[in-house]
Amino acid sequence: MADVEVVLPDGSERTLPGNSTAHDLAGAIGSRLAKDALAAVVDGELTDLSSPLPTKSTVAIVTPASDLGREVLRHSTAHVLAQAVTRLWPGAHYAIGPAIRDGFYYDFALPGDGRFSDDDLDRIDAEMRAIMAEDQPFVRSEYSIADGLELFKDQPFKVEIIEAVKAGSEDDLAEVASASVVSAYENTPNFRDLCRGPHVPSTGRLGHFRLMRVAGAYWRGDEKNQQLQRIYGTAWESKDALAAHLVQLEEAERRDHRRLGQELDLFSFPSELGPGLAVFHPRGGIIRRVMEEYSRQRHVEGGYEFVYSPHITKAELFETSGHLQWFADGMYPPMELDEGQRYYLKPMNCPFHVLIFKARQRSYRELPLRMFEFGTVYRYEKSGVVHGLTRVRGMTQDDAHIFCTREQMGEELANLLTFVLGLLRDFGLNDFYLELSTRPEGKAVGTDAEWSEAEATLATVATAAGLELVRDEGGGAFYGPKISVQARDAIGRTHQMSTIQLDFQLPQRFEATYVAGDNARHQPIMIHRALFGSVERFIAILIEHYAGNMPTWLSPEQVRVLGVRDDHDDYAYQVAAALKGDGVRVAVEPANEPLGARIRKAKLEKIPYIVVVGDDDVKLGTLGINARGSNDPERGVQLAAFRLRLRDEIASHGSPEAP
RNA sequence: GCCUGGGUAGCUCAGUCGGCAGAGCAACGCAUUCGUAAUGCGUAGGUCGUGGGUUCGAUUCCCACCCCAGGCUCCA
Repeated sequence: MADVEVVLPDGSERTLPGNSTAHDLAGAIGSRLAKDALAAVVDGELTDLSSPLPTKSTVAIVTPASDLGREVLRHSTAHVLAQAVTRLWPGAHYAIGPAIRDGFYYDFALPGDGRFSDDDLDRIDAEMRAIMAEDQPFVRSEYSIADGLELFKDQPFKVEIIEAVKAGSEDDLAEVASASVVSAYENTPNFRDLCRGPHVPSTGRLGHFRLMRVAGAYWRGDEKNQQLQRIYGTAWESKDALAAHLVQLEEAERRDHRRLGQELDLFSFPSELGPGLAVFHPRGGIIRRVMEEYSRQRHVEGGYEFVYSPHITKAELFETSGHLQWFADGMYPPMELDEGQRYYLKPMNCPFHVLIFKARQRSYRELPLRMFEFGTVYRYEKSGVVHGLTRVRGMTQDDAHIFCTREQMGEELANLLTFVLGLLRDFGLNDFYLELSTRPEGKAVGTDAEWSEAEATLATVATAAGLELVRDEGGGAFYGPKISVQARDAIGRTHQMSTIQLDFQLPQRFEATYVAGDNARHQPIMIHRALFGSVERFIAILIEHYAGNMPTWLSPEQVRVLGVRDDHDDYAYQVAAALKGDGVRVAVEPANEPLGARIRKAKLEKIPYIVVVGDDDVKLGTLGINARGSNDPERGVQLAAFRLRLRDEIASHGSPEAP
């Protein structure tokens, strides 16, 4: 048998006896690596450790504490989950169970249309740990299509996958070795699963996992199909990594805008109003007002004109725009008035802006014409999808529509992107990438040529911006492609922020035209764009980004002044009056409670600056400053110096925490 | 819309295997006057999500609905 030669990731080469496996290779490199190894990447293909190596190959050993390693162990943990469920529910059908970000899931159909309850998770968890204690090997076998069908004849979902592969489905190839070879992994004589692999060598290599929750999920992600019972879990390479992940989940929960909105008295969702309909309390109202005022100012500077439109309109408008045709399900049902005239709450602002464009004849000299509106729209979101301020049924978009010529389009888009990123940075978001969403199959209107041109223009502008660009094939709106700006927040989550959409359709549908230099009528290009997306959602993202510690310019209350004793209260009010004269949002809490208690209260309210004044300060005209995020109060600060500091910090959109 | 879990005081939650509803915090009152994350005492606060049903009696059991959370699907 010929020797096998391998090249390792560091470029070094090794020779092993014929028929050596990746596991043998790991052993040859070091006993520690052999013990850690979970799988291997052979010539770019992820494979089992036990698979024989070809005579010449490039091999990387996959260890647990790597992205690939975690993916393998999560996938294997999903198999153990399926085995545990089939042990506890004989006759259960198992569908698919992939690794996902941070964990895995598996979908089941239980006998008698049974359902998992939360309590079942504990039983399943215990069964999984028993399977891991048994240290069952994952043994790979390959079969013909026919044998595969026979092998899985009691598992209808597996049969369906094999049949689909046989029929040429590309999507299902992930589940098997190839279009003609069915691969399966056997753990015990009683459990095998259709799977491309690879898997960890044996179940004993797993164990740092936790089952998280039960959910319903449609077979193949289609709501017309049977709904399966899905179990989600998380799995990691070590006890510490699992613990760290659970801590991170707690951190995310601590930042949850719904919780902070309650704690900081910013907004609420009175059940009297209905799902997805928020009210902003005075404190949340300040954040919102300051945001909106700043946005308006920037839009004035950016050459936008301000328009206003009503919340309700006759059906005709949305028939013309095409929204009723495509999104009637997502609109509030109409009210009938005036002998059958149907009126709708508006789900979009764009048609109104087109009508403003059309209100008189337009000249090319007016273009680009940029119309801005904080437009409140209503969308009848399905009951299961509303979520805090991020997915609501009534929301206000910072919406604008730019009408320009085809020639102006490129430059306008480029400027727009600069404008968007600048505004987002002003709110403290700094880490961006762009996503280009292209033509949605089967849903799009317009010609291929128009779509290609629009997509190409957007791609050029996006590339020129110098940010990472990912393509979202088929993710565009029905009337045009879009660029969306994705922002990463303080704990690394990404949020879709601004969207910029090109639209050749609406001007056509509404027959909007301008007169050009050639004295002929031309159709303008329309650019839809919202920078915050919705004001509500943007506030939610900022709250979570800052964990409620809003930068000073956005804080509902910027300074709280506390006298040490009640005979310092007069001075406290004087200090507050001086700050208020500077436009600072300041309050005094009189000394009815011990100082420590009042400090604590202000800290919990995440107020940027707590000013404490006592005997020394009254005598010398100074302040004690306890800044948010600091455990080290400053004493004897001059009032004038503090006023300057506040002025600068507010103007620069800074925070007390910033260095 | 579908699956799972939930809704008890302003908030966070305990409790009732069907028999007068509980705590902490917050609120209010009185006292306390204090230099950087909880001063003390007292008072008040509830149709136990809503509506039906079973029962001598329902917050508890049953049914329907509303709302919330986590998923699925959807997101102009």
